[in-house]
Amino acid sequence: VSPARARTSTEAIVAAGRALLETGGLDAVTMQAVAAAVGVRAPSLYKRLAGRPALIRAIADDVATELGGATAPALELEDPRDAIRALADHYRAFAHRSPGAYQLLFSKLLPEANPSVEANAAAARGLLQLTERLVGRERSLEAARLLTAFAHGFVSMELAGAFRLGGDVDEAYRFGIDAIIEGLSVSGSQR
Amino acid sequence: VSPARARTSTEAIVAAGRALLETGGLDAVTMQAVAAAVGVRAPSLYKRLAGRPALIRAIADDVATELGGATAPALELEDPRDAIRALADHYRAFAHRSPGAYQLLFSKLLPEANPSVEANAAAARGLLQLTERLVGRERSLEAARLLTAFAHGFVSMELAGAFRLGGDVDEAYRFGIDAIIEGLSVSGSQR
DNA sequence: ACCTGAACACCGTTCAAGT
DNA sequence: ACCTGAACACCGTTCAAGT
Repeated sequence: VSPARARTSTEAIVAAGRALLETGGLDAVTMQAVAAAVGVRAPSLYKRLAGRPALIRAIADDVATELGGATAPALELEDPRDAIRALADHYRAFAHRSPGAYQLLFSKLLPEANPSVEANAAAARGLLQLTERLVGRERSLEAARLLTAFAHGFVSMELAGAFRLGGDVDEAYRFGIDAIIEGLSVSGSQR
Repeated sequence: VSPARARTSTEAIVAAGRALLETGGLDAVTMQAVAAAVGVRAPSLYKRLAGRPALIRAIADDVATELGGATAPALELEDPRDAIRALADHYRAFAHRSPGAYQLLFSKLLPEANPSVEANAAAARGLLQLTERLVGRERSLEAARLLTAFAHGFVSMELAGAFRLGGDVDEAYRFGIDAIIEGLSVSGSQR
């Protein structure tokens, strides 16, 4: 007999899921829609993924890896202030490029330890080295949390359409990053 | 004949929805579960709400109003720095008290103009008055966006379990707010 | 005037049957 | 070894029929 040959792949499934996520939101990434997008029937997806939660998780991991890659180059800059500014810009640019993917990253996923913790830890390590040069080791973790909280909060509110009072949003972001760097420099020089 | 008398109310429905949201997340607030919680069958809910999206929206408005009430008192403090610190603390405390409700506020809801824009605008106005006293009118909007982005970002990452590197999270929040106030004061004195 | 069961179109998931 | 249709339990929503 001739056993059925694979007609799709995990990569194709994840890519199709991400495409649906961007066009129609998380609700649109149904097993049936993803299956149709890769030219197969829904039950066949279960050969490669445990179910819809596993698919969402796989998409999130894919996104996390890409975000890490998009921000990593900024860590190489000499001046920590420049590096932080570049990091913030690339971070926000990624969110604009893939808003659905970005929002997925911070949706309350299963609280299990996800593989993307690895990528996150790597990115966090890079940022921590930057903040350490800015405020010293003792305050570097708090400083990194301040920066990430601002960047994530700003981008997330922006994507949710929360900035409805006019004004230049690009400038507000830049202003925020600069004010934080300023505030951190003062904290750093205080000790 | 005896026409059927109302066996529930919109308020009860919204309250039941919020309770389900906190216990089981947004997925748990199904029309059937909410109906069961108020002692009725799912189709009866359509007498008071247009459908599930309208129910979610009603819950979100309820949450927004409550959040506004919880933070408003802080705006009365004399010193703008104290007021900002108190505002930030009450904001975060609300998110800890009602994590499901808080996360709903920033879920991508329908982008329609929602009634909570009113409440938001009121809260924004109060914060803008504070930041104006700190950095002047020209930069007050940017400063307000910096503060809200940080507070939301911090709380949202916290609720998502994103702070996995140890350290004192309460202290990191306080550190962030203080550093921002510091940075804003420098910006303010520069002009 | 409100409530209900029945029905419809969808969903995720399982599984026996095909190749 | 992978794919499929059929089936199951669940959704949200509609609507005619009850009181």
